[in-house]
Amino acid sequence: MGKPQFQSPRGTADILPGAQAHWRYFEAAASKAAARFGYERIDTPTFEDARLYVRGVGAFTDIVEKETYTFQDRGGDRFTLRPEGTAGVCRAYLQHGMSNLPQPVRLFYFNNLFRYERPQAGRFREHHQLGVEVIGDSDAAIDAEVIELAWRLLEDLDVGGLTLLVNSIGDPACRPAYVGKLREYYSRAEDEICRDCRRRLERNPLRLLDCKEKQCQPLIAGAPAGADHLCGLCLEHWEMLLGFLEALGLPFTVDKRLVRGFDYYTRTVFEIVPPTGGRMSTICGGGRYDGLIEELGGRPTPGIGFGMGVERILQELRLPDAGRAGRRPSPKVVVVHAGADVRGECMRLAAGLRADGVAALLAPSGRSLKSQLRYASAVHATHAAILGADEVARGSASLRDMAKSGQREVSRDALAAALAAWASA
RNA sequence: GUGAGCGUGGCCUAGUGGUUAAGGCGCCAGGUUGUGGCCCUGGAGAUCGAGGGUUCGAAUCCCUUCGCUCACCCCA
Repeated sequence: MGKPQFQSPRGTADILPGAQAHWRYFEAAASKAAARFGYERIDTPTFEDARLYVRGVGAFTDIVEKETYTFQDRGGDRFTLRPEGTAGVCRAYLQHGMSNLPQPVRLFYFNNLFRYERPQAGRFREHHQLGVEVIGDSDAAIDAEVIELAWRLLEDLDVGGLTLLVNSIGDPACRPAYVGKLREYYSRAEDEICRDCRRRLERNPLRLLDCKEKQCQPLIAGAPAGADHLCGLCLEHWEMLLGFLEALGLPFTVDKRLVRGFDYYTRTVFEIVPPTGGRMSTICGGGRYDGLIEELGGRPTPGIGFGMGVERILQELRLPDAGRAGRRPSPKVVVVHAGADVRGECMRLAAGLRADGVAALLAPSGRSLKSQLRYASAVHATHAAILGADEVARGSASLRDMAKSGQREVSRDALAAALAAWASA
């Protein structure tokens, strides 16, 4: 055989039945936390007009520039598989006139995201995020709320040892001046920095602070910090946020070199990182994007949100024991046929059980009784319902309790009731 | 895009130049008459990722290629 002819595309993964419980556990916890904060779920399309992601000159990031899956459909239109969730939600906000709803609008979603990157630990070409967005309120209290939501969810999930990093990167009023200072600072030392940083100096100066090269570290340490060069309004916002975070008792750390990959972010940026791995394995990243809605053609509207990487969370999670004792599982019946001629009756029996809300499946046909029972225990059935000519004649079934190895003949009308009694015993 | 490591049946692994590639898990069957989980026996399943080369002879050495993994980069 060798390698199978087809494999899942590079950087993608199947979520197999055995992992589903973990995913659903996260989704349930996230949905509950979001609901507790008054957020409503939204789902947007997997692909969007390519132009949604390649806005405004100078606003190009690496991701939209070269990490995007873009294609032309048969009608000649260009679409992009969403590389992030915010733009689609903002598009929906505008398209459906959500500015006429009570503001702010609080939304959350589970998305699969696509980026053409080289796969690596914790990095995939298709990955999943919990996304949260609040649109229509610029108050720092909302920033605090969004950060709190992320943090409380992580608490609920009992992910230990996390660090919450926050920073402010200013807004169009103060950032240019700050970036100018940063450029000036760096240009004096241009020959001391790495090649990437020389490029960043030109195209994306804020990212200079994010460089991991050893040679750049001394320079970063002495670099002017954005949070120290905020304009009056940004400074006020920033100080209010810090006050709110303290009031909430969130253990935040100000990280003045924290920046964002997307350019529409303003003011608040934050990130939650696990104990090991540092920023490269960020579990949750977000920030304010007061310029985005306007960039998409709407009236100036503030927004803030975060993305939480499901794969990365799951890796950090100590998952609750699936086999915790105590609670009795709901009944699961395997219908076993003794003789090929009763298979039709077996089907009717299974159908009847399902109609009564009981999980029922047929044992593989054409196997010996022994083999069918072996199957029943292999799939963790709680019961086997055995049907042979005798039972059919009497309108009954032999109901076997797999755990107890005992069985008794039960009239077919009484089966569901017997199983219900077993479940509540 | 750059660099490194690895590729043996569904999964894990043995085998580092020499007869029909070995074992464990899993799967299927049987262990007498309509009965599971343990145990026993048997069976199916691999041209050793692919292609080429060296050699009398290669899963084992060399080259190429594909794939996977890790790191850089970037991010969730």
